[in-house]
Amino acid sequence: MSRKRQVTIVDLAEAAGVSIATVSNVLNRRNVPMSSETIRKVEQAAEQLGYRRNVMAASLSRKKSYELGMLVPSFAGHHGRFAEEMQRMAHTYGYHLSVFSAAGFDPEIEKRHLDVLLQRRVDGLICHGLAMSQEATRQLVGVGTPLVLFNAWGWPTDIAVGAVNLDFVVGCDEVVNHLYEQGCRTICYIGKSSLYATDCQRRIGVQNGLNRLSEPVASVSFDADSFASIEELLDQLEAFRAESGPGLVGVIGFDDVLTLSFMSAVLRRGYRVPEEFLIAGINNDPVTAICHPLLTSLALPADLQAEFVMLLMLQALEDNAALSRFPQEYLSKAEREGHEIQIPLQLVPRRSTGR
Amino acid sequence: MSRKRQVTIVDLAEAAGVSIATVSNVLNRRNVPMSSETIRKVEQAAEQLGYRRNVMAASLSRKKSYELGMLVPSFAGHHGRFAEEMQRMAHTYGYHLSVFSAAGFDPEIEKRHLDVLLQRRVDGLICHGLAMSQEATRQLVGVGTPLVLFNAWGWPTDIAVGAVNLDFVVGCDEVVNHLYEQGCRTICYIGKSSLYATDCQRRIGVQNGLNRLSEPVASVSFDADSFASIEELLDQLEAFRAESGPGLVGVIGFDDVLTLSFMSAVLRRGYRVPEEFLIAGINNDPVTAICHPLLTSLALPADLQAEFVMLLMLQALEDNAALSRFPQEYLSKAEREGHEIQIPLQLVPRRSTGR
DNA sequence: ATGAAAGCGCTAACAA
DNA sequence: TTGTTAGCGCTTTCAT
Repeated sequence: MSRKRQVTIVDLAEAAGVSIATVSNVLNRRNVPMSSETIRKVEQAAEQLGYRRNVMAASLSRKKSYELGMLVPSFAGHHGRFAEEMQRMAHTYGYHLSVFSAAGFDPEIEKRHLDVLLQRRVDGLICHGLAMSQEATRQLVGVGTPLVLFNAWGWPTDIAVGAVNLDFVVGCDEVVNHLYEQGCRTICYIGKSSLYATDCQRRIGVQNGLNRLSEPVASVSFDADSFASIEELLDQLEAFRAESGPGLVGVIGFDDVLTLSFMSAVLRRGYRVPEEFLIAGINNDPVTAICHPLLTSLALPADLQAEFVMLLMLQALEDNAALSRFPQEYLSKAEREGHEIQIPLQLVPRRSTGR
Repeated sequence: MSRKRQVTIVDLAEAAGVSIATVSNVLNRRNVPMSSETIRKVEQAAEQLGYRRNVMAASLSRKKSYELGMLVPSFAGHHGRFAEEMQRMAHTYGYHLSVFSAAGFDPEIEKRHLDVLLQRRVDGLICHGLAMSQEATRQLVGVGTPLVLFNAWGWPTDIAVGAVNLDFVVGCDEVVNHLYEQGCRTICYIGKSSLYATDCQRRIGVQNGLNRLSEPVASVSFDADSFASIEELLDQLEAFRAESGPGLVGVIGFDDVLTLSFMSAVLRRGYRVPEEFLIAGINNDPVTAICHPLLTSLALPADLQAEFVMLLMLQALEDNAALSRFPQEYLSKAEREGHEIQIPLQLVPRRSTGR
């Protein structure tokens, strides 16, 4: 708060020669009748004195803050983009969104941020699948502040009003199919066990994809976290390939960064991409566009996801005014899918998996 | 704000059989004498009823919010890391930091966020070198909320209490020197005119470095933004090289991503790195560690920068309690450098510029 | 069409 | 050691 005394509605009332109630009415454009003369006087006073509403006082009185709080595991990569999208979305529907990074998946920091947000009496909370124990979360959020989750799989529905999840299952399924269609008869998934929940989704998708293939293929999966270097992982893949016979090898990596480092290793070892190895990542990170060959990837539509998170939140907030501005198609999709909404991913084929 | 009525200190007072003033005293651990019995009763009541302080009410009454606001051009890359560091720093010194992305350098969004933050009566503002006009900024911030800038060069001192800038000038100077020592006799800088202010700093640094070399070298600079593709830029560089004679070519790119795409182009054209081209980026982005060859880069110490931003802020806030916890060395550096503090960058030599 | 007044939940003198 | 009370700046009901 600034040292200098701030201008209040009392000052405006004085300057305009009206009561504070009138000032409040004018400033909030409430639908009570008032003379245009009064409106002019008040607005002029506000302009001249440089009035700026104190939202703390307003929220306190109104018992609604029009502020939302959000927790992401980090500002890097997709989460950062998603957070930006959410801020834009929130603004569009009359809210303001404060974002906090839980610095990795640290439950301590997570708890602290949640606590502070609740102390600030945010109207709603938006969280990634939390690192905290469910018990702690339930207790923390139990007061009645609506919680919308994103990328949270298998969370009890009593704790959150809903979840909006990227559909890695269908996405990875499609990637497998794409690799198959490009001729791969050996398919490999490189996962990351340290990011368990999201890694699981990918694995399921890959498995589904493999099951649905018209002709069976050889398949393996590795956990990048259990190798000291990407080279060692490649050794293993080479060994597997030696057994399973020749033919094109298709590889799906946990995310674009991991995949890129794998692709570098492959190229360094003299293989050609996509003539021998076909490689696809996930995230559609900017790096996919600057590497060589350009990397096929799965795009995560942050804007769509943000849209549905906002939708669920407004429903929980019973903000019908805002809700009425949502396109009908979104409302029906939400209606159809219930408390867990799937956001379809988009395959972006590039040079690394052929043409 | 949640539907259900929240627990207030009135409830606690009732439950513990004391006055609200006493409750307030206990909860804020003020240094007024009180019986341990009272303390116990109040704390127990708070625990049982699940009390959570309403910081809006507290801030309103106290006329200080212990909240800081921050504006970054984006959550991606260095700014995201810096924002995380700032959130940690703020917490360490008893504040809470809300970060907003101005989505590129959009002055409109920037103004909106600033406005909201001021309406929230944040105690202080932390901003990147702003996109808004100085006039608009002056008017907006003129109310008395301290503003600390980061990566802002040449801003009038009446508007902000200070600036904490990454020292690209000295950093690029060092990179030039490094390339020279590794044997380069042709040196090229690839800039990005769309990010004018920070591009300028780099150019100055490169020039300084060139001037200080014991033996003159051939040098050029390009603006990546004025080429349709990185290939075309490389054409130009090849042409320049043809004129200036043979020898090792050293290249400094605006940031790691741009530099990486350049390096890919160079390799694709059959040159060897670092045997013919020595290449260095800026940012020490994670990609530097997964590309091939590993990319030399300039690390930007986000933690150090955050430390000094916080220092300047606490000074402006006259928060001597917090200030007293700062290490002496930081205080003296701040004292020495005045209202504009330079954060030294760190050269991280990797394979792309030799061994 | 405008105003008086009672809160919102908490802090900080000051009194007891 | 504890309690009373007057705000903080704004919203909102109810009179006028």
